[in-house]
Formats: sequence, structure tokens, C-alpha cells
Amino acid sequence: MCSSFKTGKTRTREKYRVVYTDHQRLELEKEFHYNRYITIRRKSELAANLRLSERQVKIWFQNRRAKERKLMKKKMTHFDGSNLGSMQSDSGSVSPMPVPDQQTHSEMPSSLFPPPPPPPPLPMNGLQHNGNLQQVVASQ
DNA sequence: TTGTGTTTTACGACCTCC
DNA sequence: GGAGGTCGTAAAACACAA
Repeated sequence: MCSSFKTGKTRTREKYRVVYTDHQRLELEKEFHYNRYITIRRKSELAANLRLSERQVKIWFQNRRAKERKLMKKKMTHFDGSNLGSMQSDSGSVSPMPVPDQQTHSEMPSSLFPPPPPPPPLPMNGLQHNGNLQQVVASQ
């Protein structure tokens, strides 16, 4: 294969995609469990902590939400008709998502609020999440 | 070992909000 | 207009049966 990809500029053969370390994934997952939509402040903090770019953190969250939606949909079709109502989020950590159809932003945070904030199920090692989202936005 | 299906990064196109 | 959202997709990395 040739070494030029679709765009031919950002992706190189050696780094088509990197594999994140377990630690990076763990921290990202923790943040995701706390908040499915990361704030600007947390994004830069995480990026700095994990030595990732903010863009990578953002993309990771996008992909993570997509994964969740996919799982949700799978579950929907699985339970379809036979077991409606007994749906549960599998890992038992993320609040069941209503799968926003095409309502792109109606349930989106516009950076002002977290989604229905599930109590932090994980011991955040020292991370102060709190809901200072307004501050975060305001600090822009 | 290998063929194949799934998962994980990364991006582009398009949309909405401020 | 820019930032960030979803959706769809590409391709590497991974898991696993045969």
C-alpha cells in the first residue's frame, strides 16, 4: 500500500492511530463515568495529566459516547418487545441514555450543565470534579 | 497460524449554539 | 465564524475460533 492516506497530511503510516495506555484509558473512563460531556477545564486538565492533546481527549469522549449509543441500541433491539422496561446500563455506572435521535443539541450541554449527574461511582483519586461547569464556561 | 469479527483512534461532513 | 456535537467511515490493534 502506498503511504498516503485519505488526507495525506495528518496521518502518517507510523501513526495512523496510537493505542492509549491502560492508565490513560482508565482516567478517561473515570471522567466519562462522572460526566459524559467533559468541560473545557477538565479537558485541558486531563490532556495535561495524560499527556494527550485536548483534541485527543475530545475525540475520545466523542467516540466513547458513540460506543455507548451503539451498545444502547444493541440492547434495545435485544430486549425489543420481550423485555421492555427491564433495561439497565450494563456496567451499572452510566445512567441509561435516552438515545437522542436526531436531536443533536437539545440534550446537549452547551457547556452549561452536565447530563443527569450520576453520583460519582468511582473514587476519583484526588480529582475535584464538582459541578463548577458554570465556572468553567465563565472562565473562558 | 490465519481468517474473521470487533474494538479503538482519528477524521471529514454536516448541524446547532453562542 | 468558531467550537463542539453526532454520524459515518477508515484503518490499526486486538480477540478468538477453527
